[in-house]
Amino acid sequence: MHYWLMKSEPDAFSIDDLARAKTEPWTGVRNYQARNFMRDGMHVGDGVLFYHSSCPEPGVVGIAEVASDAYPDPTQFDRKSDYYDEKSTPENPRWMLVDVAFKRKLGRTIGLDELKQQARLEGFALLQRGNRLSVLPVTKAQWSHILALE
DNA sequence: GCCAACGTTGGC
DNA sequence: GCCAACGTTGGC
Repeated sequence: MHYWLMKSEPDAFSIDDLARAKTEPWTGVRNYQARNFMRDGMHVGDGVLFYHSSCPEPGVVGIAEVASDAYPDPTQFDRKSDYYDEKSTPENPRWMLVDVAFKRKLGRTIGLDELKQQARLEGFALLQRGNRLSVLPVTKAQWSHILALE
């Protein structure tokens, strides 16, 4: 069992959207490190902190769960998609994704500013300088500490 | 809208 | 293989 944080812009796909969808393929990740976490690190049942980014109140807003093993992101083959990648082929797909299932919405947003104030979250990948990864690992200790703030 | 950070691209 | 240019992310 491992833990992760996945970012989404709420204008594009929010925790409420996930609550309605119940399960969603996490399309559009086009960063190799993030892809590798999904492809090599994630397993069904892993915990996911759902994070809202690029919005008035960035922070952790809910809990989700990895719901599939990694498989090729279909949008990379779709010429009409913003995520189309002409260099990727079905025989040798470049981009992978997992399905993410809704677990619950937090009672409140645990804001980025609040996370930054937590001495025990020193070293947390989300808080590292210049970090832009949209999928990143969370330790069990970090997971417990963050959720205890709720 | 600004800008720092940083990944990717492409010329050489 | 270097590195400048460029594009994107994401907080503010």
